[in-house]
Amino acid sequence: MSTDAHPSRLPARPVGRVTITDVARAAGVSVATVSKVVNGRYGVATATAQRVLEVIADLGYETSLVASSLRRGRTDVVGILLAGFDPFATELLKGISAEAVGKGYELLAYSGAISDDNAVGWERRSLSRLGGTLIDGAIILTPTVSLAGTSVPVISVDPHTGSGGSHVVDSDNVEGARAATRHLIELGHRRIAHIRGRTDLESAHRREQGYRLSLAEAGIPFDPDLVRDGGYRAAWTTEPARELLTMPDRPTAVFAANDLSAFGVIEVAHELGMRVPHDLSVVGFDDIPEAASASPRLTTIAQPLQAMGARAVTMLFALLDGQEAETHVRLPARLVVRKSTSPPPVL
Amino acid sequence: MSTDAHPSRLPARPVGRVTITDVARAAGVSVATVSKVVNGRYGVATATAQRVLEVIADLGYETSLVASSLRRGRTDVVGILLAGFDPFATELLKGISAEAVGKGYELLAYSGAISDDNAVGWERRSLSRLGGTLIDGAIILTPTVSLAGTSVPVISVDPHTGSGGSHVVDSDNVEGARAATRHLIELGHRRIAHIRGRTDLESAHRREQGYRLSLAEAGIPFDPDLVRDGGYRAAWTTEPARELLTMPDRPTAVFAANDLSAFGVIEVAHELGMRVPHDLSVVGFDDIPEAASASPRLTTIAQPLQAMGARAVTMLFALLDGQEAETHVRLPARLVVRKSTSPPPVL
DNA sequence: ATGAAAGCGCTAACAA
DNA sequence: TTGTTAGCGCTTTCAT
Repeated sequence: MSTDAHPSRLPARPVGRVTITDVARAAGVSVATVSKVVNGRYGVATATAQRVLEVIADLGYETSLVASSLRRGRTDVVGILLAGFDPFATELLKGISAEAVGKGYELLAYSGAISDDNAVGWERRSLSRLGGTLIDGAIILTPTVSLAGTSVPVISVDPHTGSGGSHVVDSDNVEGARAATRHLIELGHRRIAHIRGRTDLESAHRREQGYRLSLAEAGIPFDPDLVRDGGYRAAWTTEPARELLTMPDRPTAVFAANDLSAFGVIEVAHELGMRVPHDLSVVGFDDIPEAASASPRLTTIAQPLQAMGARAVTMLFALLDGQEAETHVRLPARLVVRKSTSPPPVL
Repeated sequence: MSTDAHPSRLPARPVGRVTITDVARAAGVSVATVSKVVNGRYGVATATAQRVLEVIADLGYETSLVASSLRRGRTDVVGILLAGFDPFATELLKGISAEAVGKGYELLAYSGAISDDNAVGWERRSLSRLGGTLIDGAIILTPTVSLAGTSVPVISVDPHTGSGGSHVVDSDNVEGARAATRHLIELGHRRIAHIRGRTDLESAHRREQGYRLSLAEAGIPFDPDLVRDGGYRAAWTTEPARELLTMPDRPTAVFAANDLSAFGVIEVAHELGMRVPHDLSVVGFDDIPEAASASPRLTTIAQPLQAMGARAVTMLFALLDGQEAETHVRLPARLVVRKSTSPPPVL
């Protein structure tokens, strides 16, 4: 009801959400008036505003993001669309979050239900479901399809399609892969295998390209038999790694397209009784936090994930602000030498 | 795209979100029919459904989460409410995400705009803004206020208030802190300082309690001068750490209430020309991924963050499913000895 | 200064 | 089998 006997205590609020109607009723005004007070519009008597504010505090009312976003254009919320909260995504999130703090936007990281039938195109779906209503703009992590003609500004981080019409942040995959392979070559390896990433991703191609480039530079002939698909996942790497490590004249080193598949390779190597790096050198890519604590600690290529996230928000905010933003930002990737690489065994 | 001067994009552009009305018009049916098709309701002629489906595919229509959630009760989306995407939160997210996959729910991690005036009570605000409309239930990370009487099921992870009426997942902070302090004592330290966590958080009290307990067990008198507030943040730790390390008869070891403040302590120690662990031993708490790669690698208490996240979702799904769920799940924390602790220097 | 009413995109009764 | 209608909670004209 409108009067509570114990104003200092939490009042008996209506069951469920407190709506603007509840507030209006309790304050004895119309919902329009409450809305004006909440949004600081002019045309409300000070006394009325005062009373409404009290009721709001009393009832613990907060305007519903959903309802207001449906009515308003803006929400001051930016979405980060991702396929799941994996180490790659969470590192990016850290950078995004740190950069976004205090800029007046709220962050909403959204992971649609991933199942087999929406495994591809999740980003379009998520964007359609949220864009234009819930979020003012979006940062999409590793989109696999083109994002042309979206209803809100979009920044793609490490996208499959080159630029795909949207603004892009990525790191220099070719150079990174080249550095990784060169490191192995400089250690003395000649038979260097490569576990590919998801072949539908641009980054996977670029990493393979860097691998080949480095081989060519060292005059090592490319052997297609030493290249397998690992899909950027530890589990999918198991089989190809086993094939690679049990073949005659097996490779002495593996450049895996990302850290997760590098872990997969190391696991298989251990299963087969090999020691890393003594019997097999392994280089990853990404430098997720787990890479530093793995056993052995993983030599890998560090993508500046947090910096990439930070750049992405900066660009998005600029866009939302009606300003220009760079179309493509490419940050350098660098080799981090740890304990999973060493000179090849003397066979 | 030439008129950026006008921020108002009110006019209905032909290019923008595709709504159910667009689909209905294009298919020559009513919006109700489209809705039925989209939601697989009975009572639509096969031919009509076919045509509508085609138009939907053509236009790339997806139902708006916002609009449908406003109308429907359920959204099949669970919210993870957090103050920011810090290492603690992202580890939990990994566990949550891994456990939630394939369960038919979508995940929405929400970080409200953090500013000074809403620094406290953000969780209530976020919950009010999203609950009852956008999300079916919520997992709240480190809530600092009581969450009684919410409109949706809530699981609190590592909350300030004991149980606060809601379901809780946390780790054994007392035992963890006790193990940390005991480790230092066993190494031979006697003057062991403690950097407190945020004193408004339950976990901070429990960690101090474990510290005192361990001291008492070893017969070491408690010295209030050796306890300072660090607020769980590296920056806030700088001053108290400096005081501690420059005092006469300085401590030879510090048990910091979390890894972030342990880093703060180490930084100050380095500034003062001390080597860790040679001149000063430091133990943290949490075992965020950064702890393993820090220099020196940090001895700390590992909270099973991912497992905690996984348990939280499991409990929430049970609740949403109308089942019972444990009221309080407490997971064990364990000591991880790395390189930031050693016997005290011989003074 | 205030409130009535329209409508954002959608779903669910109910009619036709 | 279809369309009409009435809201979900909110903001925003436009009257009063």
